[in-house]
Parts: sequence; structure tokens; C-alpha cells
Amino acid sequence: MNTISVLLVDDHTVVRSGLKALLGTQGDIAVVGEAASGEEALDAAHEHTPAVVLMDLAMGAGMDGIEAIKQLRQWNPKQAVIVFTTYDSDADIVRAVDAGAMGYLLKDAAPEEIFAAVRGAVQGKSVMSAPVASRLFQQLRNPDEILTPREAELLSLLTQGLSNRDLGKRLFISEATVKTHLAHIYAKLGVETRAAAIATAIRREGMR
Amino acid sequence: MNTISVLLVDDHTVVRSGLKALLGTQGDIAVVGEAASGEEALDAAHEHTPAVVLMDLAMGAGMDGIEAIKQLRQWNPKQAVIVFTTYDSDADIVRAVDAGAMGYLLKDAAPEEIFAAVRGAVQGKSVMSAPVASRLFQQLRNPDEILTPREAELLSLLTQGLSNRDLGKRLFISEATVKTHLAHIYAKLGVETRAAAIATAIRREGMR
DNA sequence: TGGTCTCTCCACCTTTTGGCTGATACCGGT
DNA sequence: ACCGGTATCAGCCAAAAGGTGGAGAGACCA
Repeated sequence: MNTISVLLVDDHTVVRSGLKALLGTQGDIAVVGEAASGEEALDAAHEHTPAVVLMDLAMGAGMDGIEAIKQLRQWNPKQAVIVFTTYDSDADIVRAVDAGAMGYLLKDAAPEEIFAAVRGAVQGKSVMSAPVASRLFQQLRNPDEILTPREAELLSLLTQGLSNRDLGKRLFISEATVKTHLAHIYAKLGVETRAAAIATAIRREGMR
Repeated sequence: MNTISVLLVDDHTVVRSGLKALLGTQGDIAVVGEAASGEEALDAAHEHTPAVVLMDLAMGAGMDGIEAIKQLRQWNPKQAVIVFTTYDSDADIVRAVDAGAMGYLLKDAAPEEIFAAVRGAVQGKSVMSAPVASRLFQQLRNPDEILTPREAELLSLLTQGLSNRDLGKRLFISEATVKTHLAHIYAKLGVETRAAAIATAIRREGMR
């Protein structure tokens, strides 16, 4: 059996060494490189061509994890990337999967889970922590059930092409509140601009 | 027969006096007020409650004609408004009709045409200059045939929620060019934001 | 040849959005 | 009595979008 080359990407040195030690216990897994930022990750991936990239989403400065995943996959569409992060926000999961992540592990995952994810990734299998999987599943089934009534109301008006100012007037709330609601809506829909939110909402049937 | 009260709105004094003299020759038409801006128009309309408002679309400072029409109609939904302007751009026509204009005359219209428009307006009839009518008709029949191929291409990508930068990259043109195309698209669709353009485009069937 | 249309680009300026942080308040369930 | 979710608002800052006006190149047609 071939050994699986792994690239670790995390801005915390301690996490990297911990992972390295952990993965080192497995005969068929070898850490071939480390990176502390998205930029470094790209360089390292080009240099070492690892079979699997284990990536933290939250990175201090520069390119964030999502962007790094996108670019990794752009450079090599077959690159297996596993997200290994502390948080399990709905939006992050969707965006990571969207960007092309093969797996999604929380940092409190059991060692066996991590090994399984790495081995699965090289075979094209998607492995994710149980809580993550259930969230993703729920999200895919009824994506907007998670919007609060107020948010849905706003989204509906948004599809009419109203500006923040107009939305505020229409709903008798301040522009600041409108912005807050919008930020929440974007996060839940997994988009980052009002344009994309409108496109998503309208195509999501019924809202036309 | 009752005399028809008319409010003139135009930022050019000469145009107002010319119109006033012209309308004065008709026994059944009386100019009851004049305004040089959108704001003044609203005040004057509240004060004089004219049967018909003759409004120039292009007004130097402050509220533009379209907005003035909207507000006039909001205050009194039965207010008859006739647009009396120099230009006959497609977008202006659509937007004015949308805002609730009863008629649309070009400034080179024959006196009889103007009289007819005023008399027609109080009866709820829509009167417009021939060239304007034909444009409007064409626009209503196939609203996007007027988009150039390149513009249609851009609009299609726009509905995917792309940013100007992304659009530029995708089409191999500069962001400046993207903005130019967008401005043209907005004008042709009769909207003023990308959000509204997306909503319009997607709902316009087929583009989903 | 001259006019019109389309596509391309630029600079300058204003307004709108979006990201981030933090705060208050009400409700409902543990 | 405390906590999580919802809804409300503020201020600051950076990025994106929109408005205006101008300009050149190529196509096409009268």
C-alpha cells in the first residue's frame, strides 16, 4: 500500500505539530509539508503535490481557507482537501463543500475519524464529523427553513430590487437593522452579495 | 364645459411662459400654477390641485421628473400627469409610464397635440407623440430585443450573482467596460440597480 | 464619405454595500 | 435565574457599484 502524503494548513504551530505527531503514528500516512496561511498552502501544494490537504478554515491574515480551497482546486481539480476546523457554522460548511472540500472535520474529532477521513479522501470518499453531516443534510433538504420570519420577509422584498434604505422604510426599521438582517441572510444562503442572494432566492422557486 | 386647471413644471422660465401663453389661447384651459423643480411641483400641486400636471422630466437640481411623478401619484393616485420633454430615450419613456404618466409629449409637438393631450388626460386618455408611441409599443412587445448581444451575455452572467470584477474576468474585458455595459442595460430595462436588473431578468422567464 | 451602432476603455466622484464589533431588549425553555 | 434565539440599532471602515462625461476603433449602411 502506498503511503498517503499530507499537507497541513493551520496558522497555529501547536495544532500542526499535534496533527503531525498524530498522523505520524500511522504507517501509511506521511506529512510532507506544512503551511500557516492560504498563500503558503498554495506554494506548498505546488511544491509537494500532496495527496491530501488538511486545512483549517480560519486563518489569521491574508487569504482565508475557503479561498485557498478554491484556488487549490483550480490549480488541480483532483486535489483532495479536508477541512479541519473548530467551528461548524452552517454557512462555512456549505461554502467549503461548494469550494470543493472532500471532508469536513471538527477539531475535536477522534483520531480514528481523522485517519479515516484522510484515507477516504484519496479514494474520493467524503468523510465528515457526525454533527457536520447532519447540519449539511438539513441545510440541503430545506435550505431556507433556517431563515427567521423576519429574514424571509426581508429576502422577499430584496428580490424586488429594493435598496437598504427602501427596505428600512418599508419595514419600519433602521438601515442598520436592515444590514444586520442581510448579513445573516447572506451567511445562511452561503452567498456574499445581495446580487447572489437575489438570484438564489428567486430561483429557489416560489419567490417569483 | 369646465375649464381645465393645469400646473406647469419645467426648470426653464422661457418654456413655462411659452406654454402658458399657448395654453392661454384656449378658453377651456387655465394655468393655475408653475414650478421649477420636483419639490416645488409637489407643493404647488397640493396648493392648487390642478387637473393636469405638465412636467418636464429633466430638471436641473433636486428631485427629477420621474420621482416627482411617483410622489404626485402617491399623494393623489388620480392625478393626471403629462410628460413634456425634449428627449425620447427608451428608458425614460418606460420609466415615466411606469411612474404613472398619462401622456408623453415631445417639446416639438404641435400646439393641437398639446391641447388634445391636456383634454384627453382629464378623461383618463393617454396621449403621446407619434414617435414616442411607436417606441413604447416596440419596447412592450419585445423588451429585450433591444439589448445588444454583448449586453445580453452580461445580463445572463449578472443573474449568477457575479461582481463587476468577476464579470470582467469572465468576459476578458475591463471593469470599466463592464460598468458601461451595465449602465446601458439598466437604462434599457428601466431599472437603476443591479439588484432590480437581476430580478427583472430572472423573472423575464427563460433566464433561470 | 458621413452617420450610427456596438464594443471597448478611462478618470473622477458620490452613494451604496458589506464586514466587523458591540450593545440593548424581549421571549421562551431549562 | 440564566441562556439561546430573534430583532432592534450604532459607528467605522473598506470595497463595490453607479453616475457623468469623454473617447477611439471597427462594422455597416445610406
